Amino acid sequence: MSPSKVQAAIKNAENSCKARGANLTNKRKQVLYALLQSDKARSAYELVDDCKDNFGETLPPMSVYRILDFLQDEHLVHKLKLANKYIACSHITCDHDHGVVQFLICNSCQIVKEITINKSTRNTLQRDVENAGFQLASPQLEINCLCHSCKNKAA
Amino acid sequence: MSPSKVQAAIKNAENSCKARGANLTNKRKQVLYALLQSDKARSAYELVDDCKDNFGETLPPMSVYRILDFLQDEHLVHKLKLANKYIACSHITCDHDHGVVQFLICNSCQIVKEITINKSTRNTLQRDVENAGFQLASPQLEINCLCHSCKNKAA
DNA sequence: CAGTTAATGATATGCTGTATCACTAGGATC
DNA sequence: GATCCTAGTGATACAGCATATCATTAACTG
Repeated sequence: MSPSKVQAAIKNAENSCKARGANLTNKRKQVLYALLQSDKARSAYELVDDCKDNFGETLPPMSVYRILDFLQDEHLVHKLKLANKYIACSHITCDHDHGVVQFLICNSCQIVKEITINKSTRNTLQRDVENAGFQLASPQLEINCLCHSCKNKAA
Repeated sequence: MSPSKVQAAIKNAENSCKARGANLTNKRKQVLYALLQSDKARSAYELVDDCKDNFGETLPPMSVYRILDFLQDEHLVHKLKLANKYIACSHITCDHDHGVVQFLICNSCQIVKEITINKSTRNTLQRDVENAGFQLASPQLEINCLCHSCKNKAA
């Protein structure tokens, strides 16, 4: 993502936190920055390194986890449970509707791709889940996949 | 599952291993037994305890992981990546087709429910994934949910 | 300035999983 | 029967992700 877009996203995030009575502190901004600036999902410990590299800030891992919790509460960051990694929510850089975004996560190299799926497919699935007495934890599914290049390597 | 069904499933598993030139040893049977006999997904370390409780067998965790790898290779066991737990494959206790089974996993209490979803929903999803250059890692999706009782507790 | 809350630091520890090397048992071959 | 090989298992160490707990610092409020 371009630097100016990152800055704009952080500015937006700051405003939305303020509107909710939350405080996007410097260190929280640094973590968010690292996530926005990365094109891949990052682990908490990778974010520790990122903050060190980008800002000379040596955050203890515990703090990064707390910050990630905060950012998730503020709907700025999403945790990919299949990969144990974190990504900046796509909506914070862009206001228009992209449809129903789902995550494809490669089992082998853990690259993450976001795709949009048919709304009715998504709704049908949701209905099936609700009929079973469950509810979806997140509007986004994490789908366990093999990416194109890993598929070829395996063959 | 009833004890007789568990025994039958183990017998079937033994035969299918033999047919593939693999060896379902005693310890492998014990781990499989623990999984079949459990109504919930089990972690590797829980299986260590199960084997201790059921057979007085103190398996080192390393061995359980190896045994789980073996059982997965033999398609007897499935790993739920969202929960980091393992379950016996449902097909080994029952031959008839249950349709397209998907796993709903509660984020909070990690109970697992298997549901069948509409085949066309499933096919549409698969096509979307493949259009993105990925392929599904497993015919079963793991879907991150909140179960009914945890949903109520949260409220 | 005192008191309170929010934010962060420091330390220890737990759980899941892998890497590595050693040992054992059982079967094949001679 | 001695030797060799392999499959299975044991033992130990460690890596990565995450949480629990208590201490400390910063910021806000009266």
